[in-house]
Amino acid sequence: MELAKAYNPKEAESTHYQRWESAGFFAPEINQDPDAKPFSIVIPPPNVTGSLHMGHALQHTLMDVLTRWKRMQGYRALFLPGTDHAGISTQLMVTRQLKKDEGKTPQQIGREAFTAKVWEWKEQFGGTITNQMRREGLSVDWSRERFTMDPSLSRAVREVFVTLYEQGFIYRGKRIVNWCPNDKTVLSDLEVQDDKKQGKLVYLQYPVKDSDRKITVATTRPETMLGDTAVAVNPTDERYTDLIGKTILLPLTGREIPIVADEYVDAEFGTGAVKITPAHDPNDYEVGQRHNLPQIEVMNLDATMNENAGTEFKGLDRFAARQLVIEKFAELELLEKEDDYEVSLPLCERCKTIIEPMLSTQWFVRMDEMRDMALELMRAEHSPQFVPEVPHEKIYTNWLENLKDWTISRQLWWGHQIPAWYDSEGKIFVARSSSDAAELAGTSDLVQDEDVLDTWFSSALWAFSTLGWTGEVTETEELKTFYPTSVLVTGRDIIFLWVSRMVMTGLKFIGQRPFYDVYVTGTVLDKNGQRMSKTKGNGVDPLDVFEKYGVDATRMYLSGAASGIDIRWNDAQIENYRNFSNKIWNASRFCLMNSEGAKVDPASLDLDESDSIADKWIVSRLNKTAQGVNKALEEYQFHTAVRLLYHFFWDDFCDWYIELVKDEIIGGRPSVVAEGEEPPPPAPPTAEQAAARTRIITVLEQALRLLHPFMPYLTEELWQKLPGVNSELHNSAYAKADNSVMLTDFPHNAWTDEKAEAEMQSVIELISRVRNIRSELNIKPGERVSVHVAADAAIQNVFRANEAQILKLARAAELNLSESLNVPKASARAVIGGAEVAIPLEGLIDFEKEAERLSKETEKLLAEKQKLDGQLSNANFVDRAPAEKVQELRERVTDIEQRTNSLKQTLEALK
RNA sequence: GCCCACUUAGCUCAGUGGUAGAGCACACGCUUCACACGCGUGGGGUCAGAAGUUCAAGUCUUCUAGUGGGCACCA
Repeated sequence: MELAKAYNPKEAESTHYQRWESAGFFAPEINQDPDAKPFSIVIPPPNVTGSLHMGHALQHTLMDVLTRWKRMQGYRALFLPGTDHAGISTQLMVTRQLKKDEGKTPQQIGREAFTAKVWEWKEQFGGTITNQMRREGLSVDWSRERFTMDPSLSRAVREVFVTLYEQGFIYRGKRIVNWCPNDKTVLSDLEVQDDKKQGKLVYLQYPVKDSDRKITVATTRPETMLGDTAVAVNPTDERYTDLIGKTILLPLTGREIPIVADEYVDAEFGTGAVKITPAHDPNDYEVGQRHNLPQIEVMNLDATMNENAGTEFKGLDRFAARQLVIEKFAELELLEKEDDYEVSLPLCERCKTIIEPMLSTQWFVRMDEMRDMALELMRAEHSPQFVPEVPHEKIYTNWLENLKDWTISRQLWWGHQIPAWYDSEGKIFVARSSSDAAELAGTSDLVQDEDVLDTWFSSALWAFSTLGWTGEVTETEELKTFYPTSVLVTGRDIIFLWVSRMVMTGLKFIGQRPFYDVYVTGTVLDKNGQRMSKTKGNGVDPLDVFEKYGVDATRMYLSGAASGIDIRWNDAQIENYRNFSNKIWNASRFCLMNSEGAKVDPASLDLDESDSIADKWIVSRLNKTAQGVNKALEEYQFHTAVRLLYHFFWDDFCDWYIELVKDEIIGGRPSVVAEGEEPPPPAPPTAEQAAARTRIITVLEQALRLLHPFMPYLTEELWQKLPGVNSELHNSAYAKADNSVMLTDFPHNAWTDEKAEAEMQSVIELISRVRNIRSELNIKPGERVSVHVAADAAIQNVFRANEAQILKLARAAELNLSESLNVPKASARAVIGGAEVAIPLEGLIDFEKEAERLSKETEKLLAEKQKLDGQLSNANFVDRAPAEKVQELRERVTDIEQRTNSLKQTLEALK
């Protein structure tokens, strides 16, 4: 069989996925072992109308690597896909489109028509992200795909809401909330981001009633003074003690407000006097509560001023009002000064509008009980296990400890409408359905709450709502098998928004944690270390990368970079894995070109003493690699697994094993024929040759299995081409399934051979030394040298057994093995572990160069010896270090002495 | 303000108290019949700085500097 000369990822990427999916390989049901242990991952559901970014690609790759690996180990593996309705962002997107297409606002077409439009939009574009997930090669079970607004998931949402309400954890109340005047909805604290900006600190003077005195307050939001209902000072602040209890004549409003004393005020900051606006500032709200101050709302929901602000201000935007307040104070000569000041502004995470703190009636969840459950789980069982543990466990714990109530209502139309109904008197009935509510109320003359729930409310239930839990149905086979899930893979930005809330709802409603481990990925940054973002336009589109380098190379790169810290984008590195893909392809191509008489046969790797050193060596290396990969993946050390695979395949298998056995494998094939001449047919392979071909192709097959979780397409493409592959190579759980590398048994053989590895190391070292001498002394590639080696009998035997390979790879004409060297003076020399090497050079090189080379090497060795001598002459070291360590150093010194002596002799001889 | 992480070759990064590593880049050589997306060889390090613990520190502790992140405050 002849393969193309270079790997073309597109071919493989266009065929295998469909077959895997339609053959049912992704569904846990493919596993026929009734005792199989479960392994499950639920995907962090991406926005249904979103598209794939590099952060997804990273997380998805890692989840798929784990799933494919566990599946091959015989676990009943489930990787559950789905999408999130993403309330605000989806509604914004459709609103924008509606404006563009029809020039209308959602309000103009009404709630029903609008939500219908969003569903339409979802049907139209919801496939984008899932198609991209297919392209990534994700082995997710599409038959279990979920959407957060599926009927059963919506039932789960209502059930949780009603239960929490009935138990008193959900309540409705008027509080200061984060209000986005642009999106016209409330936001939770987590959806607000801080931004530092250069602004002004404005000092306003308030006259004290029945006095000449004025009290100066500083503010960054002067317009809120229209809603001031007090001025507060610190009770211990002597500057103001006599004013406490007095009254302020609030300019521009004609209102009289008290001066109150409150610990909240920091006497050191500003003027030590603070204007108090309970309706428009969270801290002032608290102060207001303590002093029974009235709450005067001076703004509308769009952040324009309302009638309470006075006729001059009514209708003005908050920033225009701010300017006008300043002007008016200046006119009244009550404007003391304006200082430049760095203000931190709360911004809406979505639209970047400045958040206005407002008094508003909303729904809240009291988190105390659920928080304590989550903290107790961490305290008692150290769960979930964060990877990396530092710093995430501490951040998670601290956040929980300081958790406040969660604002869950949103003034949107897209989402789960709050299951609360009001009668004509405004009485609230919370129920699972409108008919239940009607029954509760004794009337069907009810109006449902207009608001919907925070998107993260339904996401919080994802780990069990996707497995069939609805509240009515609380025990399903799916839940029993796959809950708790094995691991959650996600980014650090949603540890609070999502991870913690899943833990809390899971404990509360299922009585068990939702997952054992949480693997937190780093952030993918651009090549300058900047966060990738749409607005900056510095994002790298995964699809472009797939197109350019292939999906497998990208997956390999992302896995290889995943050590828990941020990943700075590096094209050169992906190119490297593209090259690696090609290397795998070509190594396979070589094996297949010489596969006549061979077939994949795991028994061919059961070796004994009689087998060659090279064979024992490569199988030992293979098994160690498999063990290392398994261990690395157990510990989520993806980059370690990648490194092991890369070096095993490229260095051990390609650079050495293929080269060592090449002649044996190829033998019998006609050598190059003159142009125009017909090549004679190849001779049929001998039994030994067929065995060698079987062995190399079996090692290759094992390597493809190890690589499969990372490089699914390439490995399947090649595996299918190997002679003799069949379902007998599958893990026994998949014995009856159609052939696929993704169902083979993941290698885990324990057999190793340290002796063979050491012997092979000697051969490699000998060849490398000879090559080094050739290269340093500019010996032409065509020159065949004689290699003389002095060594003990055991090493001689090793070299003798590999003579043909040594001659070929060192480009030598002859190999002379003896107890001691007997070579012309004009020879290049080197010392390797346990052996001396010499190459007679008469007529090949100039001696000056060789002298230089030898001096350089001697210097290197002497520098090392000096260090070692220093250590060994330290009595403390000899006394206290482990005896074997001391012995090791002594041996090393002896070795260096031998080498330097030998090199000195050679140098002398050259003179 | 509090807490955390990071700082290793020109670049991007691994590194488990015991001889400092990879890929790329660089230099030299190679149409060696799987692969130039390749093969061979080589140069390149005060492991941010300082102090400490230890027989021994890139690795553990403390401090300093720089970079990044989280939390709080922000009248």
